[in-house]
Amino acid sequence: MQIATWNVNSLKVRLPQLLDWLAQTPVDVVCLQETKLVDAKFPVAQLEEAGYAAAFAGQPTYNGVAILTRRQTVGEPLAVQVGNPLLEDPQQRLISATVAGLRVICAYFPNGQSVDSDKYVYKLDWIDRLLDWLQPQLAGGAPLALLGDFNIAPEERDVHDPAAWAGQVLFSEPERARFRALQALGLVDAFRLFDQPERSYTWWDYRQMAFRRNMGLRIDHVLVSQALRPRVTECRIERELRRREQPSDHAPVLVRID
DNA sequence: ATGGCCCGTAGAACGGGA
Repeated sequence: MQIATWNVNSLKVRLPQLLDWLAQTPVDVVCLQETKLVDAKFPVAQLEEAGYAAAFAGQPTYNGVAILTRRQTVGEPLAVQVGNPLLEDPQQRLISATVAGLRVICAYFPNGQSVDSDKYVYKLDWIDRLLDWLQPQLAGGAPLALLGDFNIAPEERDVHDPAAWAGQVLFSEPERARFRALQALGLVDAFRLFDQPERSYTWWDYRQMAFRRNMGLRIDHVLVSQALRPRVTECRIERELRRREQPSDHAPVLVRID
């Protein structure tokens, strides 16, 4: 089974690329962030035509998350839950479902804007409530995966210029401490289970020819529970999609689970 | 050069992203 996460930066704009990608890479589960679509405009029919069922939670203009499942291999998303019951949040950033016996959590962490912003305070609080919500789920030892746009680069090697990013939002110590707190719950960074190329990133600014110069950050992640860890056989970043015409600024991350 | 680009909502610029 293959599971992917991708911040599409508008599903309306990226739908043709998504369908094209799924046609050549038929992953079984896809977590999407920043769909930027109200539910009435979610492309249910086009995805069905491509063989995928969908659970989604959107709002106008901002945020929006979804979990797609390939009907033929894993059926449809079960026990769908939107949001975190421990946090009242009008922003649609979290959706969970059970797929093929695996609990899949799709998350779009707040960006935070800058470390002196109210949005940064919201970001840290949002993650703290996520930790509170995940802790008992992981204590049970169930197979679980947390995938999405974390908006955190956990280590220096995940940042193209660590000196320039030191103390900045996405790489500040309080954010990185929270990433470590997720790991302390027993979640494992699937990407680092394997040898990876140096300077591996998942996001590149649209400006400054950042992708061409590989000036990026690794902020999109797949975290797996201890129960799932032995079944993970591959994790890779799908850079090809960032190279296309009119790309999202994020590339997908994929894991293979046997 | 303390911005550069892209998206949605506008119906012109602006907020937000990261």
